[in-house]
Amino acid sequence: MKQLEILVNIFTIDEEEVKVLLIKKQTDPHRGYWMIPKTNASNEQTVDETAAEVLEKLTVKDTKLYQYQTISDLERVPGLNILSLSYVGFIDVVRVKISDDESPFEKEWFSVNKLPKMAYNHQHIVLNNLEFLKEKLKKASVLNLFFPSDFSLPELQRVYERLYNIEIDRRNFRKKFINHDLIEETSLKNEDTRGRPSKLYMFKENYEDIYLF
Amino acid sequence: MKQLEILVNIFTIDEEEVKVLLIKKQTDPHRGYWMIPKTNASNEQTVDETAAEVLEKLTVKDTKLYQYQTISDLERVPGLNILSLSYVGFIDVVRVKISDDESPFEKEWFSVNKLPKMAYNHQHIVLNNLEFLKEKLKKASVLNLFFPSDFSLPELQRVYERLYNIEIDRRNFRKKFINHDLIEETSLKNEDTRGRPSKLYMFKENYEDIYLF
DNA sequence: GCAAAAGTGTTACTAGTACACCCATGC
DNA sequence: GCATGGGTGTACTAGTAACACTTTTGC
Repeated sequence: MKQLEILVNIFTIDEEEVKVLLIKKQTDPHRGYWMIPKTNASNEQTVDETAAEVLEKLTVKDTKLYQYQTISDLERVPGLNILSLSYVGFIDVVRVKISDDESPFEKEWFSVNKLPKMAYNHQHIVLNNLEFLKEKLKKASVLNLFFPSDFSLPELQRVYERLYNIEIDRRNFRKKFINHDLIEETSLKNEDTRGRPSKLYMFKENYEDIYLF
Repeated sequence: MKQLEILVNIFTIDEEEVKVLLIKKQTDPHRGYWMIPKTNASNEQTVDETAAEVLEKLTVKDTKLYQYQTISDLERVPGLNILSLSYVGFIDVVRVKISDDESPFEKEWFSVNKLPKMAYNHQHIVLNNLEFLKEKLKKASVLNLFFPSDFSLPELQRVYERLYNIEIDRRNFRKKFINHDLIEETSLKNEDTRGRPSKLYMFKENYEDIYLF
């Protein structure tokens, strides 16, 4: 019977870079190396519940985080065949900043372009999951899950610009959302930044799903 | 520790309908009900290998079949938490017809609109996997995996028309493939049908991937 | 020669791209 | 009042959608 481990692989955009949340491994083998937060699946819970538990321990709060799944077959030790199930999430940097740091792990956000020495084949899994996320985020309905409300359009634009490493015209970016009738204004504004405050939006209840990119 | 089972869920288009390959359960519980071909994951193989083995036993030969994965957490028996990993495939009806029937299972293709009484929650999984497949098949690169070469455009058109239940203009359908430089003619023709034989095509080596629908 | 299915081109419309100036806020 | 970032409209281009007739084969 295979051993199944649940990985919770969270990405964000910060300081113009795509970053991933990792924790430092405290036990041998690979002590001191970094890894994707994980736990073994138990028979007492569904895998969704197990993933939620890992997420909770990370104390990345107020997330509105959605999970997706990818699976990879490790053959880390011959004869002991471990299967890992990744939950892939994305969290807005604004919400990252306010998350407290009471977690029992030594955790840190790393740029995906400058990953530290990682345990097992976790580096490979991180890059794989990032591609998976990039693909998913092309759909408006998936973006909706990660950003249900109170987001600004410049904020979303930065997400896409860094994720796909492209430059987008601000006016055309807005038009995509407004012409397709995806979003509506809230009465709120984002006052936290320099310059003119950005309007905050929310996704409409019903819209025809499109590929944004 | 969770028990993991590998499901091989193959779809086709036949007689203007989307069909799924099922086998009849020979043992209790649910004896006589239909189910998705499956086996338990073993520690000796990767899950890919296990899925390939199930596929082989189905004797759906010469497939050019590609696999994708979805996962679902069953709670079939309280305390015994079974996880199932689906490999989702699509096979062209032309190739279905020529597959021999030496398999040890009682197997049959069912229209997804008229599914038989199914074991466990397999009906739910089938419909779920179908949605997954429909989403995947919107990408040219995925279609490419299922139809690498020697396909006709009317054949592909029928796949999309039945899968998404839409009508497509033949000229516009062709243009999409030809304008985007996705395919090239082979010297072959499909002579098996009534009417004018259709030209057979193959995907090019390199093309820019697009969403076809 | 006729029934069945495949191949082909042009026009109208719709969606996407390129582009520059003004506006609201903090200091 | 100036630096910073956000909001807005128009002209052009490219892609998509609508549409009918001719060609090849089997019987």
